[in-house]
Amino acid sequence: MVEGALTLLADRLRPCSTSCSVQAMRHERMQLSRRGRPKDPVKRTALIAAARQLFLAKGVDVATMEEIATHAKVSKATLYANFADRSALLEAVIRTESQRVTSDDYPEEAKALGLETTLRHFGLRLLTFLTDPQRVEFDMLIAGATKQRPELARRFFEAGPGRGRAALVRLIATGVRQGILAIEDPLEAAGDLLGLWQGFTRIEATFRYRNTPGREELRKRAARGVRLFMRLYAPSTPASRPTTKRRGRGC
Amino acid sequence: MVEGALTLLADRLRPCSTSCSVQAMRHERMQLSRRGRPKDPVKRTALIAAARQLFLAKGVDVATMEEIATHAKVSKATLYANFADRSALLEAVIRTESQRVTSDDYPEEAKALGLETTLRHFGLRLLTFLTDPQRVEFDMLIAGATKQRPELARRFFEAGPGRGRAALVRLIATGVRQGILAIEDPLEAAGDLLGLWQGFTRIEATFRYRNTPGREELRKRAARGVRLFMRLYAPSTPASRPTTKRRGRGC
DNA sequence: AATATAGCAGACGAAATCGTTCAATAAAAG
DNA sequence: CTTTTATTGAACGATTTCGTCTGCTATATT
Repeated sequence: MVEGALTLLADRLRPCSTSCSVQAMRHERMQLSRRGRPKDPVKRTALIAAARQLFLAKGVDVATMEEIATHAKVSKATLYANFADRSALLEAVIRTESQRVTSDDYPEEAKALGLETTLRHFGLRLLTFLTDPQRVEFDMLIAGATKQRPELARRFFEAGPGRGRAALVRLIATGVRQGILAIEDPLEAAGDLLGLWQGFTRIEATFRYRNTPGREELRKRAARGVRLFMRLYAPSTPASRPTTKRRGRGC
Repeated sequence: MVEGALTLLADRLRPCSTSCSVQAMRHERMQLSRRGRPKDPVKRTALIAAARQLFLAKGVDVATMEEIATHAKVSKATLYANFADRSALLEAVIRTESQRVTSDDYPEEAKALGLETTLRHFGLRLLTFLTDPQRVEFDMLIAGATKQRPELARRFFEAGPGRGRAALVRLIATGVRQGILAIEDPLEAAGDLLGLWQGFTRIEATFRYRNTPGREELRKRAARGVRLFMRLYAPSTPASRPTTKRRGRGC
């Protein structure tokens, strides 16, 4: 996809982040073009949104620039005034998407509601996220764009899945400190939990083999994953299982 | 991707499967075009191979038909003689890929080597399969093509992941019958095992966050997944959990 | 008010690629 | 042999899309 090399400077004149306000634009270092009529940030975001939608719907290389502009109710000239070319637009889309981050501070919730409940919430949120059709398609988009731009993929992973994973690891570590879990390597255990949550659902979603699971089903899956996870890693009566101690990774 | 509607008839005149031999072509019901010079099956497969490679490398919509023909050392006219259009070519690629199936008869192996060992083999094979970079890219390709052709995705799923899953389910069911596993729903349990095998690796592979894991690492993952799975589903003496009974194997 | 830029609509040339066609040759069947 | 089809290379028209540009109005700064 996207033939040419991508410009590292996503934007034309104003390297203005999507969320920047007009005031911010004025006061921050905007040496260029401070004088006349400022660019309308609304149009920019509309363009990104339209591009996102059409990239997803038709594919990055199939969606027409004109189409995108029309869809954003903006002239094509304005599109090109904001983004040098299709690649720049794609990068903006990905960058914007990366900023919609997933997770937050679950450790606090954990203190209030208990680990298991928090994990169930986390799982539900994660599964909802992972099975969201739009999300699935976006993953494809990213993965496709990755061919030309590995570092974009990395950034996306770190902003999205990686961050979720980190949160999960922290959560698990908390449980370990509290003695609720007996785990040697929280990172690996996080993988286990994720896996238990996922099962086949992600693959099924990727290939559209099933319809998107409903909320109730996801809730069940989340709960089930936590149950199994606890069964795996509950600190047992020490006699029967020295489990993760020696066994953890070594084999 | 791939704008037009796709012809269900992938081929132009001769609905000849990729592997068909010249004799087969003559003797099977080939009412059409039995007389003159037969089409060269080699060219056909070369075209599919070239298309596969270029679709993967550049994206389905970016690779040029001319390019593909050249790459296959075939004239463009011949390309169009074999495949009505790009979509037909794509379908042929996917269909061919679907025929490279994964799994076979593991239950037999299970009888010979024992369930756990067989599961480890299965897991290794599956993980190798899932993390193979080419495979990952092909998944993207499929997922992309899915937008226009849901039924192709279904077929692909059933030929690939679905078949693997079915094999795994059978394997687990065998274990249940033998009393090695205490499982109510083998399908769900298969999802668990798959999840334990996967952990984060698939996501990481999708986003190229890590390099493809080496064989040894995959082996460890496979073994670990089986170990955890057995711990989850070993028929326990209700009092404690003697899970670890025969945990020795993995190391 | 003067100035400078944003935004729009539309037209534009340039380039790429599609899928077809043609005449000539190659290979198989009758 | 003749007939029939495949294959080739090249050229073809048609179409699409790109990215630019022009004339005009709108909206901001100074």
